[in-house]
Amino acid sequence: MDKRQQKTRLALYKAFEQVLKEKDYEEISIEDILEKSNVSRSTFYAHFKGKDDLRDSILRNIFSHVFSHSLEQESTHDFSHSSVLDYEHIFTHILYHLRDDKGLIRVLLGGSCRHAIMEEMRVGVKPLIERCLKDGTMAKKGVPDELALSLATEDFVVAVSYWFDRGCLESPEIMTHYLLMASGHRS
Amino acid sequence: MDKRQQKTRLALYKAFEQVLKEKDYEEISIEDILEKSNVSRSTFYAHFKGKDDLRDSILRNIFSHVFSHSLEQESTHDFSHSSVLDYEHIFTHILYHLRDDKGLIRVLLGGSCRHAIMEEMRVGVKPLIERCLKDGTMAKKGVPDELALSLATEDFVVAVSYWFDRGCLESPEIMTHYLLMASGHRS
DNA sequence: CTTTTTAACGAACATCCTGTTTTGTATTAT
DNA sequence: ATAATACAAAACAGGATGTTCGTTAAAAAG
Repeated sequence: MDKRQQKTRLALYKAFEQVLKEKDYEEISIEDILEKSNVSRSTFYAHFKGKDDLRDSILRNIFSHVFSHSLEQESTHDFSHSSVLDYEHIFTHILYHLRDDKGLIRVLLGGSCRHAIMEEMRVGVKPLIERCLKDGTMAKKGVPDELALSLATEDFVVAVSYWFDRGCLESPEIMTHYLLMASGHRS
Repeated sequence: MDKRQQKTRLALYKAFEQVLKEKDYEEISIEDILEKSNVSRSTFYAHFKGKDDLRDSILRNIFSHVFSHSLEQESTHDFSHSSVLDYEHIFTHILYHLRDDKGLIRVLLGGSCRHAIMEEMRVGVKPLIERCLKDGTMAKKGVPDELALSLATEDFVVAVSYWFDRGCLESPEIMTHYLLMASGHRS
């Protein structure tokens, strides 16, 4: 890929993140981003469709790291022998990664990007939750499978949200424990 | 209150709901609402701060009926003898009310008002959930109280969302059953 | 019933933001 | 070295927002 493109993309990412610490997402104009990034208007629209597109690109960037890594762990394992411990490690691992991005994620969760970032988390974690439900690591008994999946996925998102809202005080291990408890793990 | 004010408020409500069935919330301009309602621009801003304000006003209107009624039931009961059945009836009752508003709620849940309406539901149902957790009708064991409250509240919202997404096929009674199952009810 | 208060109209207005286009320049890949 | 392409700068049309003001109509107060 052209070096110039990489440069402007990075400049836009960094500028966006920087402005996000000053204003809420809704109040940010494209002008603000152009100023901080020294990218021209026309160039911006050559890269992104608009503000939301830039936001989504950044979100995908964050979570592709986090969740793709967890999927690697999955695929290098033989899941016919999957145990609760495997999932404990995977979830804990994800939480460590999330905590590393603390600054940005926290800002996003606090402002009007909240819904967008939560949705991205849902999409990322859903496949993993689905496995947990299928092999019994998690269980929502007495409800339809699809509802159980939505509920357990939301448990994860709510737990992470709770965690960040109070500054990631608890350890990832504890949060994983909470999560498995909430989602009907029978130990 | 002045009859003229009531008239314009109602006209704006109805126009907004009507336009909402044609366009997604984000795409609606204030112009659209003014046209359908035959209300002048200046009058609109005399009543509401903007589009979001109008939306929130309508949402509060919907849910104040639904949840205030459930609270009446609460207060006319002596809750020192509260039983699971009480809550079952209250939740079922709420779901019946929600289903009656089907058209509008469904539209709102489908478009970009989704987050706003879900938030309004959270606020409305939280006090009730809190009671359920305190007296043992619901239980999320092994997690901090505040997290348990968030989780159980979200269970309700997710369940309702699931319900409406597929056209309210299940009966309110069944949905209440699912809800109590998901939130750790021990029968 | 009359007077006074108040709400609504409608038109104009400044302002801001968006997304597109064009031309010239500089950098990159071949 | 040459051709391709990414960028900057500036201008542009279009649309939406929120405010203001003079006028008219309706409701409340007496």
